[in-house]
Amino acid sequence: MASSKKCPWTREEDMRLVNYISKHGIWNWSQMPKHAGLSRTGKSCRLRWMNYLDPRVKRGNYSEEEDEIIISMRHDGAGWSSIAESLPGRSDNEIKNRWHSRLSKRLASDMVQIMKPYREQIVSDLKAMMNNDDSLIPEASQVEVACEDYPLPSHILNIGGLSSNIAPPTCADPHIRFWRDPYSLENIYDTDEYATYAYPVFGTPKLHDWFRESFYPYYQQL
DNA sequence: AAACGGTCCAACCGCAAAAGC
DNA sequence: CGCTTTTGCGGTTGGACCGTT
Repeated sequence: MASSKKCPWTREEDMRLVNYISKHGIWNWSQMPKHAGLSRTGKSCRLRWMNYLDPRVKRGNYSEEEDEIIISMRHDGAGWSSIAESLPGRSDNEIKNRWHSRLSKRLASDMVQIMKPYREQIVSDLKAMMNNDDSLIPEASQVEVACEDYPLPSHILNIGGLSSNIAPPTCADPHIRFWRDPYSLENIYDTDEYATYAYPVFGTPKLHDWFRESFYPYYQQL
């Protein structure tokens, strides 16, 4: 059991845990598996209970309303657990999965359509921002190596006077996370379906905030 | 029918905060 | 206090499943 491989819970293990908790309640996760006759860690038991076995857990499809709550709270910076508090029956893990598997993609594709009319304005705003504030330009170390996954048209790399030898980060770069964020600039595709012309400023908090503020009102109007 | 690739969910891990001693 | 243990959170990933080639 203690291998690094994933080890799905069996029906028997589930029954042992459910029976134990219904008899004795939850008193100490780390001690419980021993008393319940389970070769699992307390953490594993807790996770299994919270995400699956607890009878309050709601299974099945998400409603539009639930999705909207997730999107809205996520925008406001809420953590998974606090979103879960607003959605009775949904666990933080489940909400996180929902976000990554569906909502972030849906939001991204919505955004492509929504932002298209504002493209010229965004580019000019970006240029103005970058000319006025050097801090928006990332450290060279953040953008060392080109990323084949995100080829960019050459003109993108020249925005705001940036040198054309500034290249996208590798996929291993932690800042790549920025690309997965549906509020990020990656979703403003140009006509070639390549990623954003604003690429060189990826990951800078100030720009990120600015973009969230700029985009979200348009999304709300849908 | 088999191979392949993408998607999604369950379960893992590391880390930090909270609680207990 | 300070150390240890427990709990909770968020990021990540293994693998089942499904559609496509």
